[in-house]
Amino acid sequence: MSRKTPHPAKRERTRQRILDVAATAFRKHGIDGVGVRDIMKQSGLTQGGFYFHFRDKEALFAEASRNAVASGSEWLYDSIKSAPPGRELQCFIDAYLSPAHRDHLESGCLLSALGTDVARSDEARRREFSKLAAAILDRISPYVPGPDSDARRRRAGVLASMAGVLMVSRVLGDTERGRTLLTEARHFFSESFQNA
Amino acid sequence: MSRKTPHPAKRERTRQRILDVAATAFRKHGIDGVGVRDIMKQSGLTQGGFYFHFRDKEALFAEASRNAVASGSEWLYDSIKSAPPGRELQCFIDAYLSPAHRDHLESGCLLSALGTDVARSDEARRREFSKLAAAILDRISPYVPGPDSDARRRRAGVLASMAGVLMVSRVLGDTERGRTLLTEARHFFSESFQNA
Amino acid sequence: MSRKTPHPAKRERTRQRILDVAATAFRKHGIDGVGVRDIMKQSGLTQGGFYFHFRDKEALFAEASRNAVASGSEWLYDSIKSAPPGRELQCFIDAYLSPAHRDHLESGCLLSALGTDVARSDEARRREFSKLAAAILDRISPYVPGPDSDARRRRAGVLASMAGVLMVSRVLGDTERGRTLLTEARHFFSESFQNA
Amino acid sequence: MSRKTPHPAKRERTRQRILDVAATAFRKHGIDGVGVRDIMKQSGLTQGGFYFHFRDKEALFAEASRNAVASGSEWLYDSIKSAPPGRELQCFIDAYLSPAHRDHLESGCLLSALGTDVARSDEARRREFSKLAAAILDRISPYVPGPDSDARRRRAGVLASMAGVLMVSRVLGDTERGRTLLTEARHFFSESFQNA
DNA sequence: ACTCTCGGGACTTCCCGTTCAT
DNA sequence: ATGAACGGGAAGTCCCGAGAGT
Repeated sequence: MSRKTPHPAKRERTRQRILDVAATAFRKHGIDGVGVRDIMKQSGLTQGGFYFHFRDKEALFAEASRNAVASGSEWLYDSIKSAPPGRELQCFIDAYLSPAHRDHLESGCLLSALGTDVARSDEARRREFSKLAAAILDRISPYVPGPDSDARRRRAGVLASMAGVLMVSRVLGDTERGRTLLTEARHFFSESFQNA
Repeated sequence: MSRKTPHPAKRERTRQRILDVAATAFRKHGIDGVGVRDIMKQSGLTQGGFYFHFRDKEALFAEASRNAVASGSEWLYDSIKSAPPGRELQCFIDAYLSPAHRDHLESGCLLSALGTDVARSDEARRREFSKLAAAILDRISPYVPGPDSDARRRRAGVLASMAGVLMVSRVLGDTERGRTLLTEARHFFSESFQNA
Repeated sequence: MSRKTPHPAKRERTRQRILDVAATAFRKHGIDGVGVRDIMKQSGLTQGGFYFHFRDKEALFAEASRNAVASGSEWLYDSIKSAPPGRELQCFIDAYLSPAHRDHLESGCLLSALGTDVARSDEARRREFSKLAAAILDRISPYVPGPDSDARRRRAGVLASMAGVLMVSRVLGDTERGRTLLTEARHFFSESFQNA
Repeated sequence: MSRKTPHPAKRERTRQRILDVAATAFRKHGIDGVGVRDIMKQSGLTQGGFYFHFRDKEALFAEASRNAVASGSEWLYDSIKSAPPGRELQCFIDAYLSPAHRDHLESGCLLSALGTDVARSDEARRREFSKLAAAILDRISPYVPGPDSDARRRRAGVLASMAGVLMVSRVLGDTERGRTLLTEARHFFSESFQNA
């Protein structure tokens, strides 16, 4: 019985490795842009073992996305923790709309990396992903100023907007217009909240 | 030299048909989500004749996108023309962030339909697409209020933001949260410009 | 049931299915008259999986032909088995030159269905096909009367002749002249062997 | 050089040239094995002018076949003319089943070159071709011995048989078995008529 | 009579997701 | 956990028949 699975912990570690690789790869190349083979190879395994860990590619995507929101992209949320009290949101905005985030979509916000892909997916995937969007919001929600009722309404729009800006800035790349877009947007969103 | 175009009309008509079908299909299923075969079949042709009209799939995408910006999505820009003077931008915003636009990505804004796909594409495709983004901006640019220098800086951010909101609203679908996102965003952006 | 080797059996079954469909299709429409696509579709598969089973179309033709000679066209050779002793050859002749064989080239003798196609093919294909012709001869050889040395010489000529008659009778179709050709030929060949 | 005089004779000559090339090419490569382009190029013309002379490829095939029977393959029928009286049929048989005929299907009997191709064609083509078979028979008919009623019945079978033998001998090529087939068949058919 | 246009269709290569036997 | 098996499907190249314009 226990011969077959000598170390459940090891399996868990392997699983986690796959998840991390997948989260990165999906963001970098899109859901259909990576194959199970690539992900497994990058995880130091071969494709045959994949189905031992996950039911299918869709399940991997769901888990990897969940994982990326829960424990990944820490650098992004660290900007909140290391911010001076009262300026958490501004710091988050600055981090979100930073050139670093633009240039590293593979470790960044899922919305800005996979938004349109998910948008045209079937309902099941969209519903899964919706939960993640909510989870992301929960992380920044406490810092949105103003009455709670207002905050709740606005926070979603801000995140979506910033995801859009980031997405476009990636299209434009590190050009004059791309840089301008980013800096202007930083000011725009910061001001929006200063007023509120 | 005089150009010999024996059948300009027929070829052009066929080409246009393919282009229209492609623009729709790309937005609906993503660039890698449609095959040349499907597009041709929907155009009433077979895949064999494709390479007579376009060098390859990439060329088709480039042209179809160009075409979609230049002459497609008219319903979106009509919102500007039919708006009362001085309220063009508000009307555009309302149209852009309408449930109709959310539900019909196949005839809507390219940015909101293919943004993240293009964002991770190679530089060539991104540069092509950048030009289109600029072209889209040119269409709404005249209506952004405030000093020209400001307008120029802001218009890009607004469009990108709205694309992000629309993208997310498509993920959320026609749910309570999805609808709220859209209505809140409409107010948010309208107010932004009223103030300016 | 092949419980022991479920997997190899599956491949073999698929392969056999393709082979059967191909043998039929090649005879019916000619080697260049059928596409890999059609054959696969008729086999309940798609064209993509073809190259897993066969190197290319030429290989399929070679195998399908071999298969058709070895195990196909049983109805033709059954005429020998069910014949009264001593009259095997006559029965075979009657079956070969029957209206049924004329009307069903897709399950009949390869020589009469693809002879001229192969005749103008490159040497490789002709040599392959020659072996099949020899295999066909081996099946009727024991029943050709007279001294062995004579039999060996004649059997080939008879088969070739009958293939020619059948081929022409297919051109003529079920017309008066076509029917006469067949009946006359039956008598002609039967008598030839009665004398010998 | 000839001025652009619409000389009907020239057109006729061109037409004849195409016809001859086509008859050769069809026999050599099969009906679907040659393209209009090849035929025209070999005729010293380009593909565009083809439809000035013939309605379509099918019409060309019909005419070229007709032409080949009427005026082509003269070397075959010359064997009759140059034969000693009373031995016309034997000489024809020897010519028909000669290695030369085996090696030059492009100028030989249509039946032996295109038989199976036509056999699977649609009824229209088969009916056209049937007339040609009759025309061929008319050329050797006078020399078939015995009462007319018998002759009429037998001549068709002999020609068809010989076509089959020749076809198979082309598959076998210039090998031992191929040569034997031919010589044996020559004797077989000669004897058949000696008896009659 | 020629060149070019136009669309059809075949073959092959490549890659993907999944399953199976070991 | 591996690696092969298996089938699906896309992209692209090549060639064909037919027709239009000059």
